[in-house]
Amino acid sequence: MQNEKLSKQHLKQLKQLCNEAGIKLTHQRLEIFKELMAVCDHPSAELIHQRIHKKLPTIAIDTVYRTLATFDELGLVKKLHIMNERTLFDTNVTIHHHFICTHCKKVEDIYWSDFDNSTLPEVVKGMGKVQSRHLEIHGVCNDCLNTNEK
Amino acid sequence: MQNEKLSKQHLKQLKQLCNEAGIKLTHQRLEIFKELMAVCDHPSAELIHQRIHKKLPTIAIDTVYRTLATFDELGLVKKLHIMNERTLFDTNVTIHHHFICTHCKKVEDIYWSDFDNSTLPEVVKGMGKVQSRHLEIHGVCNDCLNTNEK
DNA sequence: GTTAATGCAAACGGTTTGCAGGGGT
DNA sequence: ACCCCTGCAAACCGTTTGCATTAAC
Repeated sequence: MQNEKLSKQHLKQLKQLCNEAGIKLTHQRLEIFKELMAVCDHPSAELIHQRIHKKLPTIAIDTVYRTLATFDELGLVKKLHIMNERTLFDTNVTIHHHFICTHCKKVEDIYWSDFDNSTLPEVVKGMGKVQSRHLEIHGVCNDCLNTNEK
Repeated sequence: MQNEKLSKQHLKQLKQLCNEAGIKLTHQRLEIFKELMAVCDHPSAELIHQRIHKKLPTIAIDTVYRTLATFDELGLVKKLHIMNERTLFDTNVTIHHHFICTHCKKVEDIYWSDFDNSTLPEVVKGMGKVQSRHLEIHGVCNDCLNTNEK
C-alpha cells in the first residue's frame, strides 16, 4: 500500500489549502480528509461519518456535512447529486435528455435521436449491460442570458 | 387550443388504462391526469397539488404523490430525479461521467475525453450557453450480471 | 486571547406511511 | 356491499441551522 506516502503529500496540500483559505485545520477536517483520500468510491456523508466514528467517537454528522461543503468549495471533492432539488415529473415518456438552466432552474427537453450505445466510448461497454442513457446539460438558458446583459 | 380534443382522446386512454390495471378512475386521478396533459414543463408534485387545489380544494399532497407513483407505474409519467438517493461525494474532481448499476446501485466513473460541446447536437447550442455536460449511464454492472446468471 | 469550528438539539422540506372513513365499481 | 382510495396526521430521512462550548491559531 502506498497510502502512507500519498497521505503525507496530500496532508501538506491540505495544510496549504487551509492556510490559503484562512480556515483552521482541525482534527475532524483532517480525519475526514484522510478518509476521503482512502476511499475510491462515491461515499455518502453518512458513510464517512460511520467510518470516522471509530477514530473520533464524538464527531457529529453535521460536522461531516459542513466539512464536506467546505471541501467542495475548496475543490477537494465534488457533490454528486445532479438534481438535488425535488423530484420532477415528466409527461414526456419518450427518450430524451435535459438542459438545465443553472440560473432559473428551468428544464428543457433535448431530443438527440442518434445518440445511442454506439455513440458511447468502448470503456462503457466493458462496464456492463447498458439499459439507458441520460444526458444532463447544465448552462444558462437564452432567457437568462438576455435578461442578464444590460 | 386543441386541448379539448386531445383531452377527450386522452381521457379514453386513461379510462382504458385504469380498467386494464384494475384501478378506479377517481376524481383526483382524473384531475391530476388533466393537469399533467395540460402542462408541457416538468412540474413537481407540489406544483400539481397547488394547481389542482383550485378545482379540488380538499385534495391532499400525499394523494398527488400516490397518484403520480401510480401513473409512473402505468407509464403515463416518468419520475425525473435521476439520482434521488442521498448526495454522494466524489473525490475525483476531474471531468468524468457515471455508470450507475440499477441492481447494486454502484457508481463507476467513466472517462470520455473527446466528449465535448462539439459532440452535442445543434439544438443544444440554441438553448443557451453550455457550462457542463454530465452523462449518466444506467445499466447492470458486470458483477451483478455474473452473480445473477446461474 | 480571538475567532472560527464543533457538538448538540431542534427545525427543515420533501416524501412516505398507518389508519379510519368515504367514494367508485 | 365490497374494497380500493382518499384525507388526515404523524413519521420518516437526509440535510441544515441556531446556539453555547470548545479548540485552533
